[in-house]
Amino acid sequence: MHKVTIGDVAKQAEVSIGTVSAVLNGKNTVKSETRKNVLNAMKELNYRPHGSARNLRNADTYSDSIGLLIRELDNPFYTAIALGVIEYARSKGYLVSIASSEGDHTFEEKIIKGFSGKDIKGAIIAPVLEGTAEIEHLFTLKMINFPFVLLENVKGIQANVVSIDNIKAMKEAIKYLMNKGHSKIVHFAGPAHASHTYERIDGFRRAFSESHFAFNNDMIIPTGAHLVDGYKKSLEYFKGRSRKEYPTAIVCYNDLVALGVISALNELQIKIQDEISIVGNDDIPFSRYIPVPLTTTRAPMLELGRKATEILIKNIESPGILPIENVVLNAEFIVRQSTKAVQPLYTNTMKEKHLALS
Amino acid sequence: MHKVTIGDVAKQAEVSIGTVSAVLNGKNTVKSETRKNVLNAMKELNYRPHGSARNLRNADTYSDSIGLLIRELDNPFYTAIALGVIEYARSKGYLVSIASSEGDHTFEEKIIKGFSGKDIKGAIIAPVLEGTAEIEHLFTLKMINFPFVLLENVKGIQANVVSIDNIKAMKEAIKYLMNKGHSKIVHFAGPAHASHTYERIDGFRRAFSESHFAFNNDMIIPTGAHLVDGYKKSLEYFKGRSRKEYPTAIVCYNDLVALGVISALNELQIKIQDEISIVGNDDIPFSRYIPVPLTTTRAPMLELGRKATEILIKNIESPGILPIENVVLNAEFIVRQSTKAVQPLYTNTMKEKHLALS
DNA sequence: GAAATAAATTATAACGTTTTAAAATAGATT
DNA sequence: AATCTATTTTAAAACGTTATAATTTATTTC
Repeated sequence: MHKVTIGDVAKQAEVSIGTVSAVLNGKNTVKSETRKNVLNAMKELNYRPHGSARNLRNADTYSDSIGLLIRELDNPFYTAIALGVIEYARSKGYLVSIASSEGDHTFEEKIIKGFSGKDIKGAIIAPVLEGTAEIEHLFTLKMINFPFVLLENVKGIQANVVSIDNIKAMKEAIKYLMNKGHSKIVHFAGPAHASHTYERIDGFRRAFSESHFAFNNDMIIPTGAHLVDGYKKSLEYFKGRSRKEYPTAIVCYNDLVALGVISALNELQIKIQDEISIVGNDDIPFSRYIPVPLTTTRAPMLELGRKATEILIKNIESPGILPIENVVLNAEFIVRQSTKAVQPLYTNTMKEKHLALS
Repeated sequence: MHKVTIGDVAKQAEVSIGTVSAVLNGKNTVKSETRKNVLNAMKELNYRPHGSARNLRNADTYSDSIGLLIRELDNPFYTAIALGVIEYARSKGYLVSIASSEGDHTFEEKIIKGFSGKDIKGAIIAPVLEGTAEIEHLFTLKMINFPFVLLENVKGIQANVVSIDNIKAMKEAIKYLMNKGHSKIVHFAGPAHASHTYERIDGFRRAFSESHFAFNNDMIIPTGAHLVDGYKKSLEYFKGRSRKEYPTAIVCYNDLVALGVISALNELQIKIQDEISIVGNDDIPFSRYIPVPLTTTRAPMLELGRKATEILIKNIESPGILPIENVVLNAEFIVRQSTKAVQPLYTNTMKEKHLALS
């Protein structure tokens, strides 16, 4: 059962290949009767033109496309980046083709290989980190001079990277909490396959090592990247603890997890803000619209998408190979209502004094 | 400045085209010294293989892909559908290439045209409705027997459609509210470019015409599809009204809008449930995790994505043209805490009696 | 150091399409 | 009915690649 080609249609309709092609391309040089015959033949044979063959012949018929490979489709962090990519790409006349690896390394590899076969001019990639990162497919891209930009650093490969300074952002968040009197802080950490996870843990540690509080491994609680992860982990975490053992603040991997934690705390009747402060990361759109708006770290996601696209398109359109760029964007700490200073039990009077003075 | 081809590389490296191709494909038949020369030549010329040409030559090297065209990337409704598509496609060995029209008809057209040039085997499309729908591009797809499945009905075209019975779902929601004593119900309606908008309005109307309450155009309040839309429209809506004029229930276009409404009501200190009942549509993951979990209509989004993909792949793999399918999935009404029966002022005693009887 | 074998390279056909210039057909004009 | 013009159709080249079979070059074996 071989693929039906334009030649088969021509034979069936008893015309030449050229005529079929003319019909296919809506040329007005073909007699309406022949057109009808050709159209019929196409239907009968269920003929589907070979996209690559067309594309090979007339290169500049379609808009150019770039690829965007993200890790999770149902994470507003990535869709916001995608929006930035689409916006900028569009302004330069490019379409965007999005794929999601859903955290699966093998799948990621297939997708990246696929880019080459699809007339995609370059790609923006949020890579999945797999143990001792097998990054062979990225090397393949380099060999064929396929332009790409990574959304996080990958050890062992020299490439364009646009990323967020997660360490700094996390440090700032923790220090803010410490200044508000928090010391019993825990971190509901992200998934193993993302570099953000390690960077945020790192920031957490560093904030402690630069303070007079001691860091301790129990403060890091592996959780995940999704709402349910935060929700489930919270139920589990608080089940085994008495109120005295509660942390005064939970800093979450991202806003999604924070939202899940908040939901669980509501259920457990633990008061956000008064009993426990919650901090997120990313500042997804939801976070400011919940009843106790979330204190979080705003990752400039649109900007990240735009910048990555800018670099990518510059590389696509350059005749020569450009020097590698490494752009680090800063997050902004946004204080909303989910955090509050710790009330030291013994200082009701002190506090009043303090207020009187200020 | 012509495109550099494998021939240019061959010339530069002083070898034959075949050798360059061998290097490109990682064949082990080439001496390591020649390989090095070829690699150098590729770098110097910034040679990038022509994807379509490769693809034309060896058709089955890469995984097949299907396209998914959605309307809004930052809407969990669509990303949930996408997840269903990805899951099913993957199980059949297909990759998914997602694009978003962001509600722009011209953009949509470009994307669809792009599918043909990208060796994409078929597509699932949530079309943008534009006035008197110019659906020429869909006809073009039909001409070339390009398999596709629509996610909503489009007037004037015969095609595979997998959709949700929005009218029925909406009717059920309104009737539920009426049974709970609500009659002052308003609908915060969706954007002009989506058929869901009209279907849901229709369901709203029908529920009224089948009841003893009178429908009235003021009940339909054009709002949008996003969180901010619901938020802003609520502020505006309630600003001009006294408490007596408040509706007893707001039924929203989707959960996103409902979440925005809830946020605004919180701000305005209007009590969800006690003062005003809120109903969403879609049941996105967030909706059950908010402090007053949302009563909504659960659209089977994963199922929708899976089913559409199943039909699509069947069509892609069929040698002949298959009969058109039209699948309508039912939504499920989910009662959570954002709705409550209206307490008739004059019936405190009646109610007690009633309770006593039951 | 010639013959036999192994390794590396090359020339060429093919993939399915569009475009061009040339050929065939139809229609008009005398 | 022959010529001229306008309309349709066609044959063949090209797009950039890979695979195959044939050729050249290098290495081994006696």
